[in-house]
Amino acid sequence: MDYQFKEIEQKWQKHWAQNQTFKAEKDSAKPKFYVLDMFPYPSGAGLHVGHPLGYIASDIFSRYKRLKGYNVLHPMGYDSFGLPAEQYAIQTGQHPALTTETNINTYRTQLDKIGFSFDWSREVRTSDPSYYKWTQWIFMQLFNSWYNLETDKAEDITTLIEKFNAAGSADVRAVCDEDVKSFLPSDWATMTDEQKQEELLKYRLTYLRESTVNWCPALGTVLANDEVKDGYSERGGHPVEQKKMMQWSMRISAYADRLLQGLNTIDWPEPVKEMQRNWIGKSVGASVRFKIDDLRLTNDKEIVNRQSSIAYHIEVFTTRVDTIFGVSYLVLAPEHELVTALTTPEQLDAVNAYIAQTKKKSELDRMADTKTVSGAFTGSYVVNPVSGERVQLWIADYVLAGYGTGAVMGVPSGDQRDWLFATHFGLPIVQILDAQKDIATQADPTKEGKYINSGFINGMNYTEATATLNAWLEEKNAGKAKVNYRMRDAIFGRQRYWGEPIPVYFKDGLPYLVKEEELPLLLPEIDKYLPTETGEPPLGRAENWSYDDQYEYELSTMPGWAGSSWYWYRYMDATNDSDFADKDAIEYWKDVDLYIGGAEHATGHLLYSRFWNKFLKDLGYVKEEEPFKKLINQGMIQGRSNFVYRVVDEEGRGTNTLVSYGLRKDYKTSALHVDVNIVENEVLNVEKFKLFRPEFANAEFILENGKYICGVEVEKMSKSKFNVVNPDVLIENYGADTLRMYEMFLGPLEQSKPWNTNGIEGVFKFLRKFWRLFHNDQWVFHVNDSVPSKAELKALHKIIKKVQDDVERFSFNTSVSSFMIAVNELTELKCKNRQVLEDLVVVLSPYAPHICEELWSLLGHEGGSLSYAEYPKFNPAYMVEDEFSYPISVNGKTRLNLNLSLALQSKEIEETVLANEDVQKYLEGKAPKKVIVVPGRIVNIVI
RNA sequence: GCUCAGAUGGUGGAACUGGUAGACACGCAGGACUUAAAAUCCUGUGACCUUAAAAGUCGUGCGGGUUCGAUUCCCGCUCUGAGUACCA
Repeated sequence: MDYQFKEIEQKWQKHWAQNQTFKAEKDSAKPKFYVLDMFPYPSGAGLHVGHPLGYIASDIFSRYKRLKGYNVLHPMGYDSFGLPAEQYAIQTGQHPALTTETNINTYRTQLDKIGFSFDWSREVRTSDPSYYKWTQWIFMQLFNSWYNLETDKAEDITTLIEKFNAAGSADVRAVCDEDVKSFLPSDWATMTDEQKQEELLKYRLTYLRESTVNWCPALGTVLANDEVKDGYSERGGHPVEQKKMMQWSMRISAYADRLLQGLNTIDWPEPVKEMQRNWIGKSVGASVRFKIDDLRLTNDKEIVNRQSSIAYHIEVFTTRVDTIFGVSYLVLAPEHELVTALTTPEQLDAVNAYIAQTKKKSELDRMADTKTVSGAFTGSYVVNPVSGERVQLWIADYVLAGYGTGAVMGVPSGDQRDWLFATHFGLPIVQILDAQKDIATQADPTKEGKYINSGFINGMNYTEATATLNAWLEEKNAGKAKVNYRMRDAIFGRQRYWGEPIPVYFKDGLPYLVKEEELPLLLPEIDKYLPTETGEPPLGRAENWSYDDQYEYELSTMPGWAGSSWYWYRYMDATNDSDFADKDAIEYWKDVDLYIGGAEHATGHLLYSRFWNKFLKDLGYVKEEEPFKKLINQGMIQGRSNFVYRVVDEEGRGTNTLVSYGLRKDYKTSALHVDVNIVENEVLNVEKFKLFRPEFANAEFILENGKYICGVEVEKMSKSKFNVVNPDVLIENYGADTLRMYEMFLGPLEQSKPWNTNGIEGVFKFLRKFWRLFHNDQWVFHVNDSVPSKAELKALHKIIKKVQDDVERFSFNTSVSSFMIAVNELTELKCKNRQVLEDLVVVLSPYAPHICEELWSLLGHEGGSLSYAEYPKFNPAYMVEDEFSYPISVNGKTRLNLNLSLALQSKEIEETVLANEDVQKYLEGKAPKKVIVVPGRIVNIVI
């Protein structure tokens, strides 16, 4: 029988499903291995060929590890809360749960056809109440926790209350809001419950606070920083503006340093680690307080009221405290709260005009326009704490209200931006290091040399000066060494319907958790999915949406990343009803050994997951500090569009003539997208094209060499560009095994590349050759029990070693090539040997599981599945050759090859080579200066 | 601007610690089998020069360097892609 891939694949997919072949159990006898894919959002469009790339790689790895004797956990599920289903619901009124269900079924059908070895008994869906019950539960744990800097971990809020009872706020060192109160134990005791709750909220790891958020009016919701790209929403590309709102936030900043340090312990691609480092944005420096001079000019009452304990000062953050003697001005962000109070009457008009101008500029313009120097003098002065010098206080939009303290010191000699500002506004430029050069023309940020014009640090170097200043400032209560992070707390609420309800209700304006036994707090049914007329989130439409029939529930839902920040633990024990996962299961599976997914999640999902993991570890629920030991980013598969060229007339109207790619220069043409599925090797199938675009049914085709050649361009894969390649179609034509191997053959897993179906025939041909290897001329299955020849064993063991090495370093494309070589060699040798072919089947099975299972069963292994076989051992004995053909180079140029015994030592090789007649000819009678012999590699003679 | 990744035939790509560059596949050209098609098989295929054949020269983005020997290591540059951006 010829290679009947359809029957074979259906047969074995059914077999695996019925026998639950890939169901993983806790099994302490075997070492565990956890292979995880980033689970998909089930979109309506279904899978295209780019989606399964990572899944195929992880599946090959999983099957390989099973053969190697590991107990492999390889699950799959769906990140099924999300915006598209809700948008669809708004348009059509269809409940997102229905859309999601339909899409999941499509995904499942498509995934099943590829023959993955997923353990579907552990499937999770983030929108399923039995799942989001535990997402809500984790939210509650976060609400009930605070971050204790003494122990450097999260603790239950009760330990904080104990501290308040015992000693008040005095010796509490916590990551908390800036406006926490100082109080004595006696004060705490006399507070009302409401006052206590209000105060505790400032410490909780998830908290409610008024903050500036990214508001997207088109989507009617707030977005996290990582969901905004260049001032537009990542999903949909709608403009985003800044807005103050009461919002749920997660105190991820508490974990900033641990998230940074943890990166050094995990095997992740360097670019992803780098992105996370930049996102966290740690800068080590100092905060310094500049006293406001001459308060008569200001409305000092206002200052006192707003900044009770630090009035009369402006605090700046700097990474170069050593340059402080070079400060010639101070700048506030235009939004800084002290600006109004510190503006003198004379400067009021200028400052107001500047603020108005800043407001008019959109966030985008402000980011794009980095060249123009602008600012306004407030009329006030501040005093440099180290020199006592009086310097001007300005406002400028290059200072961001959201970073540091919203105020910076200007050191023109050391910072180019400050230099430009000072030059533009005629402020002094003071040299502070003797090594600074050319400061009349530009700033010199060097840290070399000794300080000059710098008071008590004159003559010191950078390290000494920094230490001295930090100590001095601290002693004088004018500042201190400080570490600043760019990363902000993560906004946690979304004004959407299709997400996890936040398990909170409000009493007297303060949030309280529902009881744990009341989880899950089910998403209520509503009639429409739009915000209410009064601008409340969709949940405002729900009837009786209140706790105890009197306290209103929170109306926003959780963001998309909530459900995906812990899902790998749910797979460990997916159906548990009393815990998010059983303690023993977590103890056994521990963490993810290999995680495969796209790099686009670098600062979103992958950071939030690490955060929640560390939090769960602090509370003792999980074992490992980091969730994903090794990460591989599969490359993006781009679309590859084909074009036909329509001749246009003088007025630019399209004619009924299409010209082939190579001849289009002779005409005036316009390019039209053409469905890539009717183009093969850039040759258009004209008949199919006429069906695809009936308006060209009678068109004239100008051909070259009898063919219509299409143009090519790389674009995003999308329906409108007719460049979507559906895996189902390829499976229909070539089978899943061919698709799997071709996706791997296309190139290195981690490299982005356009999809191109052109080479798939080669892989299909290979599988047919492989199939034929087991058959005679009449297509009858035929193997024999002869003694394998040395050549056969060599071909086999070469591929055993190669595939093993390749899989371990995730180089799947090179092993596909090696399989082709091995099969060609064995075909040439007319190998029908059972022993050799059996091992070959096992080695190939992770890549092409269906055909291998079929052959395995034809080889007489009834009932069992290949998955429980052992990976064949590589035996170097078969690889050893008696002779090696040494390339002989003279002065680096290869001249000839000589067969020499591998047993020879370097010295003997040298003697034999030099004695050779042909070699002598190339030496032209000269004596060799030097002979380099690398045994088993090369001989190079230098003359 | 900064950070990271990359650049190899007509195409996708290979070359693992510096050791015969272009494996493997696609495409193309020619041939065998066939009434024909499909399928299969064989031969050739980096460029240049030359030939009956052989041999030779150049060649891994560009310019240098280290080395007996560099796609691989070092320095400088160009281009492409990704991320990030007045971050003090």
